[in-house]
Amino acid sequence: MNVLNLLQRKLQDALTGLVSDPAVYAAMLKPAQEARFGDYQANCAMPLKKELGGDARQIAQTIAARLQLEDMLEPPAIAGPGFINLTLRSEWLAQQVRHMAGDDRLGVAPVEKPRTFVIDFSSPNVAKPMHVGHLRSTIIGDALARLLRFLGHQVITDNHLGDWGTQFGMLLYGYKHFLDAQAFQSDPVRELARLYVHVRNQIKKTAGAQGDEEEDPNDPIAQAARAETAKLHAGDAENLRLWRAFMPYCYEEIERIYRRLDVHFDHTLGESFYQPMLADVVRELCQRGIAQESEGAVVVFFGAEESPALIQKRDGAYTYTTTDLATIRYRLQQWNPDAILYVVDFRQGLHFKQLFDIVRRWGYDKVELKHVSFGSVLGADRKPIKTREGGAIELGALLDEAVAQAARRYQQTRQERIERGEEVPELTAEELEQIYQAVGYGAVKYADLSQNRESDYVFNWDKMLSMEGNTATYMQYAYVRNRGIFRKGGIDVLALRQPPPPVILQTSEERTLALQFVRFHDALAAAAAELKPNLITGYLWDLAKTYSSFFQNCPVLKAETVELRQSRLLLCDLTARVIQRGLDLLGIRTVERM
RNA sequence: GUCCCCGUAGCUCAAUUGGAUAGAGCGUCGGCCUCCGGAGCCGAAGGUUACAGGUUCGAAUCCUGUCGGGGAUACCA
Repeated sequence: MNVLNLLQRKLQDALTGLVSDPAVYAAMLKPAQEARFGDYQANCAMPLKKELGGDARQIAQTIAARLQLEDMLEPPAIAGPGFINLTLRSEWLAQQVRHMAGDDRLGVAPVEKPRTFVIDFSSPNVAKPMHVGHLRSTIIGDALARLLRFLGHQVITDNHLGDWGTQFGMLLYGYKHFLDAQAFQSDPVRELARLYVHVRNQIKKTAGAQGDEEEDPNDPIAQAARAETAKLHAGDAENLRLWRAFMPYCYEEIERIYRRLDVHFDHTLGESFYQPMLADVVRELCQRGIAQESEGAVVVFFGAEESPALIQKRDGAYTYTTTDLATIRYRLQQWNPDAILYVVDFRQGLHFKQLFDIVRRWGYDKVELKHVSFGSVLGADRKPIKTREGGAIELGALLDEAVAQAARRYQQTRQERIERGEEVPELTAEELEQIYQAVGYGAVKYADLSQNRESDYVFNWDKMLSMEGNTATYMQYAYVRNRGIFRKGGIDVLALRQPPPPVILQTSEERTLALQFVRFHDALAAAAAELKPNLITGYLWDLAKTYSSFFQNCPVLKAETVELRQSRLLLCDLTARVIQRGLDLLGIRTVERM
């Protein structure tokens, strides 16, 4: 039940025959900002003054009178300059809650017209260990995949690994000149990471004097590294052999992280996979007159002002633009998606703008291409954390710390409960590990997902591991306490759900909770439309707070009547299920105890 | 130089895309454990939404300018 949609359709019906473009004005119906303004508000009367003339409040009256209230709505109220405030009838709300309780999907029907999405996310350079900078793409992309799938879309996830670019040239150069054989023997991944950083630093030292520090392209090491890349791309036997030797280690390292994060890909087709197709892409773009030779390279121009995009460098090596073009063609041929989403750092905005432009000129104009951009992770100094500066925190270490922190917190709480005289069950080592991981990884994911992806954010170790306030832990804890009620009361939840008991909405807490339930679908729809997981966390936070308030004021097991107790148990159960489902869509697990 | 993004409470962030008195968390201060788990609840203080104009019924949001920060910009990805 998508309540917002339903109301907008009602409003549109009321506007039809009254105004020229009912759909536009119907869309101006929103959830009310404050409870005293009702549940939803229609804001279309004021702007309609232009078309209809006269007083906005009068227009609001006219529209309100045309609304089919049926059994859904109380009589509308006109307020302020001409807001139409709508309140759902509590009986209707109660019915909806019962319906949700009897539905595995919690009232969220699959979309009528499923689309096929390819989601390109995470995509780390595998030549170096993953760090906090990779977290956003990985976690946001995974959450979007889960969300779109749940809504009924077909989703294909593809990890477009950076396994063929310049960084491998640096690695090859580093391997040949600076290798610590013993270190490579004992920890190949770490040694490869060291070589990468080392080579980059070598280049930086000789960097030019023109203002900002940049890697000097004429630096001999930079040239040598580029030459290694070019040799690799040209099929040089030695470089290919080394590349093949490196890959399993690189792969193993990132897989370890993905397993911990519970992130899985349908496909992992890295840049190297497309390497055989690149020459053909360049040839085709040249033939069609889209690309041309310039200064020894092959480029695509966009206009007099804008810099061109290189698709083949002077030394013959291809660029990531070329690879991305081949990738798009492959994906279209293979999967015929309606949309391809790129969950990538905002700094690549120009790249994607140019890339999409080329794709259109190439003739692929049906597929929707979208750069789902996100802001930088900043250091405490508000400057982007950059790997080269060595300031980045490795993802593995971050996750270790998160789990350790969760364990500390669990033990501390457990001790407090014992001192309080509560009965605390003995959990097995395995159960404890499950709790530590759910809480620890949940904290890290939630800290990232709860922020609007478009804004930068300051990386803060404590905040990311925090388990108070608007965090995954708060949500998991609300769930645990909720389940505690059922344990304590010896309630069979499955029996409670079918058929669901009548729902009684007497107190304001109960009604607010019910209203929050029926907004679940709205929240998911909004999150999917904007591709913003923080709209889900925001919803869950409101739900959990509403539930806490309900929990505080409305006794459940000790409710005055059997009917009220059954009704409140159902509200509890539904809260738990919505929280669990909501967290699941974010890739965060719930536990029964913590 | 050109283009893009950003500037909101002490700190970190929201604000349903132009709606009503700009909201949360953390931190600070004050309450709540004979009551379904205190990782909690209730309350208080804290704001000229960087600044100056403009657009209209209405602006944190749109337009112009200024200041400040970040990013991109032909051979990194």
